[in-house]
Parts: sequence; C-alpha cells; structure tokens
Amino acid sequence: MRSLRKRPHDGFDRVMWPCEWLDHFPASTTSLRKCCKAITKSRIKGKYDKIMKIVTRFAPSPTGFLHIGGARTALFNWLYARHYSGVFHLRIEDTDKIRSEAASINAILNGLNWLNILWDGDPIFQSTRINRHIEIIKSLLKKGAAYYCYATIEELKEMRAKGKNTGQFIGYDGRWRDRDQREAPPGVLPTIRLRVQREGETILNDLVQGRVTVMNKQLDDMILLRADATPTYMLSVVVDDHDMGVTHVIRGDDHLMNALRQAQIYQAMGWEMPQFAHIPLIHGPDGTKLSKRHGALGVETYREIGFLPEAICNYLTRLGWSHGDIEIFSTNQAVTWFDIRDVGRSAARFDLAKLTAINAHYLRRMADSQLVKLLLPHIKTLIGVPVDTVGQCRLEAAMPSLKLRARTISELAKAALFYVQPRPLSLNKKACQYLDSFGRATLMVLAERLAASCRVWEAQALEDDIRQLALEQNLTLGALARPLRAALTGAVVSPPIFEVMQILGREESLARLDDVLACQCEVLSYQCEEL
RNA sequence: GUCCCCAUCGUCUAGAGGCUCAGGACUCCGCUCUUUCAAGGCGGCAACACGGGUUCAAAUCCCGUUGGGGACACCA
Repeated sequence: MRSLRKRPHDGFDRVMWPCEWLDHFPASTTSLRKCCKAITKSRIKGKYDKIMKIVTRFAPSPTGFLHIGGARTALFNWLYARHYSGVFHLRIEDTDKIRSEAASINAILNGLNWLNILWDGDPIFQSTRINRHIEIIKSLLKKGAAYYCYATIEELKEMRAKGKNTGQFIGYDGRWRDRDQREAPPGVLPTIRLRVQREGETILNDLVQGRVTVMNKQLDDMILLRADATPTYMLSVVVDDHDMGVTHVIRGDDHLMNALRQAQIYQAMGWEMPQFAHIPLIHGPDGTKLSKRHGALGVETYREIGFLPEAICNYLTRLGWSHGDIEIFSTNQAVTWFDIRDVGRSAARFDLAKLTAINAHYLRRMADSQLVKLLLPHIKTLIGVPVDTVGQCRLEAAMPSLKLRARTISELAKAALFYVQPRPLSLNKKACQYLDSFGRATLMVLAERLAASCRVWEAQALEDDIRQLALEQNLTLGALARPLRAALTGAVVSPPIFEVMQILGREESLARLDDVLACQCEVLSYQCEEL
C-alpha cells in the first residue's frame, strides 16, 4: 500500500500543477486522488512533451562490476526516459582515480549492452569535467558560499569521536567557517567546504519517498574540493546533472540524505533542482543491503550461468514496481506502463528462485535455433571440443523437449550433453544400476528386435514396436524403457526415449546399444566408480 | 549514538475507506497426466507487526510503540 498524500504526483507538478489540470477534473465531489488516476496518461503525456524533455541518467562509479542493484537503477532510469520519449545518459563517475578501474568501466558498458539498456550519446566521463567543477567551486568561493578549511585528518577524527560520545553533533564542526585565512597553519593544504545554512530545514519532495525534511543543523559543511585539489562526488554530481540538463535523478535510496545535502549546492548556485526519485534498495536474503557479502554477482556472471537478459530485466523491473498482477511482460509493455508513481517505497529482497522461474519462462519461449546458438559455448566448455554439424542438428531437433526441462542455459547444456557426446557414452551411477544382468538381457532382446526392424526409424513407430515387444515378453514398457534410456543417454532421466532414438538416428542408437552390450559388467562398474 | 526512511503470506506484490473473514506470482506440499524427468491441468498451506484514535465503516487516514533498513569519509 502506498500513500499518495505525501508524494508529489509526478515530476511535473511544479510545471503545470494544479490549475491546468483542474480543467480536466469532473465537477463532482470525487476526491483529488481519484481524479489523478482518472486522467489518462496519454493526455498528460501530450502536455509533458510540449513542456519539458525528460532527461535521466545512470551514474555508476567504476569500482567493480555492474551489480544487480545498479542494473535495476539503470533500468528504471531507462524505462522512465523511454516512457516519456526522453533522453537517457550514461555517466561514469570516475573522479576517484585510485579506485576506478578500466576493467570496471568495460564490465558496466558490456553489462548494460547485454541487458539492452542502451544510453543516448556517448558515455560521459566525470574525470574529463574537473575544470568545470573547479570553476563552480571558485564561483561558490567568490559568492561566499564556500570557504577554505585547514582542519587536519586528526582533527576531523576527533570531532567525529566527540560527536558519537555526546550523542549530539556529527561531522565537521565548522571551525574554519568564519575564521580568518591568515590564521592558516603553515604546511597544511586546505580543502574547500560549502557554507551550509545553519538555520531552518531542507525539504525534499521525493517522487518515491514523498516529503522528506531534515533540520539544517544535521547537515555539516561538506567538502567540495579535496586537499589534493580534486572535486568531490557531492559537488561533481550536482554540476554534471545541472550541465547535462538532467530533469529526473532516479537512484538508490542510500542517496536520499545526499540529495538533501546536494540541495544546498543547487541553492547556493541558484540552480533549479531536478526531480529526485530515490528507489528502495535491493536486499539480500537476510534483509540487509545487497552486497558482495551475500555473494552478489555481476550481471556478466548471470550471463555465464545462463540467464537471459529479458528475464533479468523482467524480474528487476517487477522488483519494487508493479502493474497490477502482471508478472511477465515485454520490454515494450514495461516502457508503456512504467512510471515512478508505481514504484514502492520499501526494500525488496533478491529472490534467485523467482528469477530462475522467470528465466525458465523466457527460455521456453525462445526460438530453438537461437537457443542452440547460446547453448554451443556452454557445451563446448563441457566436452572440450566444438559441436559438429550433426550435433547441432540433433540439438535443434531436441530443443522443444529439452527446453521444457531446463531453467537456465547451463541446465540446458547439461541436459543436452548426451546428444553430442562422442561414443562410447559414459554412464552415470544410476544408469549403471539399470544395466545389471537383467537389464542387459532385456537390452539384448531389444537391440536384436530394433536391428531387425524394417519399419521407419521414427518415434511413434519405435514406440509401437517396443510396446509390442513388451507385450510379447510380458514386461511393462518401463522395464524396457529404463535400460534403453540408460544405454542411450547414460542417465535415468531424459526427454521421451523414443524421441531421443529418432533424433539420434538408427545408426547411432544401435551403436550405443552395442557399446553397452559389448562392454563387460566389470568395465561398467568400473566406469561407475569413475563417475 | 544521531538523523532519515520503511512495514500485506517464507519471498515479490495487488490493494487509492464499503467491491476483500484480503487477490496474483515464486517457493513448498498433494492429486492428475505419464516410459523417466519436466512441462501442463486441478487443488492445498500461508499475510494486513502491535496499540490507540478518526469514521456508520480502516489493510487503506492520523498518532504512538515495536521491528527492520539506510545515511552519517578529503568513497561514490
């Protein structure tokens, strides 16, 4: 349940709320809330287009892979921009050169590409904009909105410790706020801090979290320029968002407090603030912020495991956002339906089981030929050699059945392996158990019958034949199918065995039976131990 | 510790004061189909954190409590 009372209606209330919209309201006692719902998006959208172009951005710092939380933030920004025919930018926040890595940048770019979250224009590297950031800091200094601070690291540590002990103030105490620079200690390189307002409160009308208020005395004078003359994130992000014309900042809830602090920079510069939407974080199974500690993986790892990008996007979009009861939707549907107002306010736990279930759905819907393409690298890894043309044909023919039995590409690869493994097939332990002396005797009869059979090698005909044989031998079909499956697939679980025979073909099927029959019991059991 | 945010089945969620002794999805458990395993079909278990208000009527609005999370760097 979410309350609209505290939430701004959307990003545009300041532009056209409420007088223009009131014309659309029915002249009844129906509440304002219901009217908001009643106005169709298309009508609103027509107005948006005339009034303002939506600009969103995803701004990761390249300090690691693109994780699942980052991917969702990117996705929400992308969806929002696309929904309103706006612009979605990618900005790499690489101002901390020590922690930024080229490999991370690649991982982020590749991850977004794979998920088909495509940004407009070239990625913007924050590090290339340092001169502009410094220019703004100088201008703040000139306005008296910023000042030099000569406090040492040790002093700052002391302040924090004192704050915690007294349970009062936390952070910088403003000791250089009004002090004469001529008192500067020799040899200390200064930082530049923002002169944050002391009185009153700062209010943020967040599109997701609603109205958030904080007393200004809770905000200390944050550093804009480090002692090494590099700008901090807090400053850069504001300058870049402003210069890029970002209208909507959609980011993780962990930035909520930053928005309050950044508001002071916007104010000091006299810039209009963008709309903020702080989306709830994704939590691990234990309910805390998803992190490496939970074994959180980069999106490329999900790719390697065999998840489909459509499935990941579907799952991630549905995490914290909903459109009624609809669970499965296409990207186009998501773009049509997505709006920040439908994003929930509470954190969601990452549930691999549900992701896997959604992946299974997309896997089944995917074209067989396309699946084979995705499957080949996985199988190559398993058998060590590329799959030949015959193998590829078998895989494609088998795909309709195989894909019902797998939820990820790697599961699919394991299930499909027996189709392309070279003879003699290795058998797993359970399969060996079905090939005891009784099983082998049964198989012998079966092999003779199949070898002598003149009928076409086709699933239905084979099934008819073997059912007939079962009748003659006074056996159940299962009693024949079990050793047959063991010998042909090396396992006790497989797609329907007559279909398997058809796809393997007469020659290969009979050869696999011969392999087992030619093999001594001791060898079989030896094989089992190996497995 | 201080500040901020959050609260419906185990998980993701529907819910806009009366259509709801709360619906869907995942998970789990039955049954069915069946040559195995799946898939499919049918069914089941399972939630409005608590306490006060407001109202004819509260999961829904207000206040408080409790619980959970996040932020408190010369990181981003």
